[in-house]
Amino acid sequence: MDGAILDMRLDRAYRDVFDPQEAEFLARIQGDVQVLGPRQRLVRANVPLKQSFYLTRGFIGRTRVDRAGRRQFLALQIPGDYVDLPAFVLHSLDHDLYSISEIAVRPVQHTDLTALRDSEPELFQKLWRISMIDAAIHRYWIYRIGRLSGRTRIANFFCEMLVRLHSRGLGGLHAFPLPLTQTDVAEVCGITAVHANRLIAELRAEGTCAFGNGEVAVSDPLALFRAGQFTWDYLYLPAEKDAELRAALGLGRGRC
Amino acid sequence: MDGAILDMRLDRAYRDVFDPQEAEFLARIQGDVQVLGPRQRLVRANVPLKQSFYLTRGFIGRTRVDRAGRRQFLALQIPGDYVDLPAFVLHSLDHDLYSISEIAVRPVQHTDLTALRDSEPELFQKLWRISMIDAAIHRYWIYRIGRLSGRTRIANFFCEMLVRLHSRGLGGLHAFPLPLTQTDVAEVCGITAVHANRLIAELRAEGTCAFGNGEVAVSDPLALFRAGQFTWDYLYLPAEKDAELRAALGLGRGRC
DNA sequence: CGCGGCGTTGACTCAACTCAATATCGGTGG
DNA sequence: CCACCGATATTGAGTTGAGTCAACGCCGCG
Repeated sequence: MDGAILDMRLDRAYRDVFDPQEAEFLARIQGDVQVLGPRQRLVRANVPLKQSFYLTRGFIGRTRVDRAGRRQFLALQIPGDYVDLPAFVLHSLDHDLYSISEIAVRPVQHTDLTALRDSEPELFQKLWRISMIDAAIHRYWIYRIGRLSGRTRIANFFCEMLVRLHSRGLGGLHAFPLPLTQTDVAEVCGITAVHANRLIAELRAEGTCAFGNGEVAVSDPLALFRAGQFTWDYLYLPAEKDAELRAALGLGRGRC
Repeated sequence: MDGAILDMRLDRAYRDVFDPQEAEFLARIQGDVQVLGPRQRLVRANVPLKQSFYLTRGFIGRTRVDRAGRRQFLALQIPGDYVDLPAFVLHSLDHDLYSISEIAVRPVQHTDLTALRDSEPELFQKLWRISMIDAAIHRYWIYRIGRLSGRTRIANFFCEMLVRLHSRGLGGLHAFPLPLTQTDVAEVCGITAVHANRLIAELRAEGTCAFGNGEVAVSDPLALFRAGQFTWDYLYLPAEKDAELRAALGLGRGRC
């Protein structure tokens, strides 16, 4: 059953990026689905890798730990992400990958990617592009943590998840899944868990959004975007997705 | 004269990444050197781009500005960096590029990169790799800003610059060029300029490092690394460069 | 000479951290 | 069925790192 759902997702997620033939090509080099429980290490730093993954279900986090053992999330991957394309060109990673919820992944052998490089250069370049969008998200996280206040950071992060999930058809504008703990959110936003708890309570009290039970509820998405000072230019959504989102939010041509 | 120096740098910087033939290939598609004064915008966000740049001299910063006009540096590019490979696959950028010091760049037409994709797939993949090392640096910046204290952040940032410049032969272990103002450092580290000033003064007072006049002086590099809780695993130095650095620092096989 | 950019310092405020206790809840074993 | 546990969420009180506002010094440059 899993397989069927997941392939649908593949199609939907990238319909605008890959043409059907390319999607077929990619699906063919993906191995069988592997399921992993929550909070498991998927990839360990500094270990040579021979495969990358396509994430079909669940969330994966990239993390780095400081000397005192405090953890920072470096990125969050959602279903439909090609996790770990970096590993293909870098050979090993400098950080760990952990499942957050239960996940399902499909491995992609690096040798197959190399073959694809030579036979389908254009498709190969599209994979590069995907990895560069991840890099753009990294840069935005730097901005978020470096310049926004705690409250704004959290709201902003929720906005990113809303848009990314929505653009894959994995969440609505008024509610979307986010299987993280408050501690995880804190480690994404670079604040302490206690402080995150208070800020999340604030956001809930003022009706901006409610986070709990692995889900975010948003009564007024636009208000959330305002609270988070959010714009999604850095996500490089395909034009149609962008227009669709703007329309759904009741936005015109102007900036958010 | 510029030309001669710059080509030498090209050779030195990537001797271990590109073989002579590849370096020749890359040099051939680079256009003539263009010089730009300090504090100029090189690339503006959201404008379609037809070329990327190879940076031969000076520093370039990627920046994003918040609603209140406060700026955050997202990345810093040093001589020998291929700036803006992201632009090749993303077509336009979500942030601005500014020269910091006076810079010299050599443009690379995207059409030439596309041609290279089809004729030299292996070399093409190496360019991808370079862009993924930049992404690894992004991730480390997230960690730095998210988890380290102000003081540690600044020391850590100096460490990164030391290692990156040293590995290109552009700086020593006890002194290296860093043509930034204190305000720039603050905007890299996600703190205010006033606070950065105090922390830099602290680091100077305790003899960890002295920053001024576009240069960082370091009496004891290892002490600086300790103060910054720095490791350079994320820079993916070629094995020889890594060994060379460890030897110069008097480190054995173990971790920093 | 005066201006502007940069660095420095002081005094005050506040956001965020720390430490600690308590609450909630699903699961588990007796 | 209930006691207990671990993980997560919540709250309080006190501390501190970092921000804010403002003034001043330095210096290169027109």
